[in-house]
Amino acid sequence: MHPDDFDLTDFLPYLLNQAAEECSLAFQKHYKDRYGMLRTEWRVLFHLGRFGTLTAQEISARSKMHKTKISRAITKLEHRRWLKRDTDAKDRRRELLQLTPLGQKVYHDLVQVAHDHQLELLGQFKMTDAKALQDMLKRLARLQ
Amino acid sequence: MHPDDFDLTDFLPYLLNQAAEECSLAFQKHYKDRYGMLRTEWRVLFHLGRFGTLTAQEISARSKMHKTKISRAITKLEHRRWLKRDTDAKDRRRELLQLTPLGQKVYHDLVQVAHDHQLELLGQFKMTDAKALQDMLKRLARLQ
DNA sequence: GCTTGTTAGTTACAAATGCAACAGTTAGCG
DNA sequence: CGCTAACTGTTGCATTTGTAACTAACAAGC
Repeated sequence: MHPDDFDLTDFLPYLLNQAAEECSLAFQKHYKDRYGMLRTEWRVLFHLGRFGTLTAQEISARSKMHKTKISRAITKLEHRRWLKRDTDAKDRRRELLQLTPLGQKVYHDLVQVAHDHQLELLGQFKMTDAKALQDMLKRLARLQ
Repeated sequence: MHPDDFDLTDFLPYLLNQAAEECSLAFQKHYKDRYGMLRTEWRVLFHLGRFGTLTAQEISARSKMHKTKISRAITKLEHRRWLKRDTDAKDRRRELLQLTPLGQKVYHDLVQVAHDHQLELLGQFKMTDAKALQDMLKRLARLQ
């Protein structure tokens, strides 16, 4: 292949990064400005809000984020009293994490924002196209 | 909206990040292991390889990367003698950047890898779906 | 020509990240 | 039981990043 035939702006990893960056930005404003959170932190919050009690390891497996990032996010969320941890009695290495009522409040608030943001992003496409996009992204992310 | 109805794994910013991460990883191995480059560096390399002579500012506008990242990437690429810079005679603030023959060699090598990687990623979809995916991503990234 | 404001690019510092080493716990197996 | 290997989560350190301040060069208006 002749290199002039290669269009950088069609290159999927590049395109995905650009789109991800663009789409994350507007939403980032909400959790950053309103709650001073980092991306890692809202992701942990969202996992716990959506799936209930999880260990750090399980969050890592689901989100594919590195365990050190998760460990630090958990510490921060704990200091804000948005989650609490209990050592698993059956396996004292594991820590069972779950949101406090306060953490759930924040979660509910941000879910609402996320939902609205999602509608806006996907609103520019036909319903079937939007669904197809999500499916393809899931396959690319090896989530299904 | 009830928060239980919100599925994190359908949330576009999250999904895009996951897919971007997954798709970038395999390609990253090539420029990282073979050339010890960072993501920012191959992006600058790719822009110069694809579009010829550019200034840092133009690369920033095209890629939406922050100018400090670009400045540092340029310094690294320059030290490896993959690009050279010349002050624009008409505006001595601007620096005209272009790849050296050596830099072009690296670019051509990586373009080939990128192209193969792209085929593999999109091969799992029907041609028309792949095209639709790229179009939607471009719109989300506000590239068109 | 001078002042003021803007732009291109760099640098300093603080914050976030990745990697490797670590402690503590459990599991497997002789 | 006693030993080694594997696993969960944390920490230290080097690297990367983001923000803001900075220098140098140009542009516009007077």
